[in-house]
Amino acid sequence: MTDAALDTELSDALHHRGRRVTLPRLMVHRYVRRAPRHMTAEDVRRELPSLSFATVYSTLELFEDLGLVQRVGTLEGAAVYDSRTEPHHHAHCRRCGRVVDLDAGPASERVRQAATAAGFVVERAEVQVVGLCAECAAAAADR
Amino acid sequence: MTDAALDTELSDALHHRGRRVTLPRLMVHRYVRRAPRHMTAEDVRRELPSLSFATVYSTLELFEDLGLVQRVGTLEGAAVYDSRTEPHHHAHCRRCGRVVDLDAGPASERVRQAATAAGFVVERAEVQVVGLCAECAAAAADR
DNA sequence: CTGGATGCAAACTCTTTGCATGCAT
DNA sequence: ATGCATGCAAAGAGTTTGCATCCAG
Repeated sequence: MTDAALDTELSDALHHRGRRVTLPRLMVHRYVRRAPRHMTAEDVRRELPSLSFATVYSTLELFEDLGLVQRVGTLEGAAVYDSRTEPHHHAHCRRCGRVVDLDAGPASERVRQAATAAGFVVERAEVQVVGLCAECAAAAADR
Repeated sequence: MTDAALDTELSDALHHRGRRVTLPRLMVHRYVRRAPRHMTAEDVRRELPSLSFATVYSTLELFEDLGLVQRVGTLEGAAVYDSRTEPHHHAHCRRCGRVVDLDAGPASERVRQAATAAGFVVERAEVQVVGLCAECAAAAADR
């Protein structure tokens, strides 16, 4: 997809919400939509060093509201943002914080219902696998 | 369960791993096993002010290795520890960080398998619901 | 023009670490 | 006796905030 096409998509989404179209937002959007899917605020900053962290964080938060990225909960280290928007699952390494995508059927509908019953406005329901990645498991076995 | 019985359980687990039995560990253990299930390091410290944060964190990490608590990934704010050890699910409020338990069937076995295929040593697989809690949803609607 | 967006730097929160002391084994 | 565990305080990582400036609408 061309920059222009991406820019148009973002502009439309921003206008629709009454937010302004700015160069930093367009730049972050191009990166987010094309980057390897998992990224931290620091990854964005590294790629776009002209932006301040303040702008990076506020832009990612805005994009989260627009549904362009998900902030993936983190067990360790920096928050991971995911620009893959279809439902999918994640495995988290408890030691190093690595996050890996997993594909499989949708998460239990019953859990969704239970959350709704608890008063939650559910935005997504995914399986979170927690454990040790291959590397960290090997390191742990050494001890 | 009496303090003595809890203490014995912890002592056994520690001896089995060749770790020392200390008063701070016994105190944290009593709290963790009896407290409302979700707690932060600060909750533990508030209850046991004689302990340093260093000790609280290292004890919770030890207990995580012993399988006595799970560190629940957080979308916002401080890490939440959960002393409920049977498999269950969580709803996370993306705004305020609140974590709520959800009961429902087990998470998809296929996801577990996918994680194993990706090299992970799986310790648990739960559904993570992300959204806004009733309060935060109401607050968001105001704007 | 006007208020939302940005950059900068400082502040803040949560967690970890270094080091000297203490205590379980 | 030995070295793991602790407390203290300082450092560290990640994120947020205050404020002056800038620029999109």
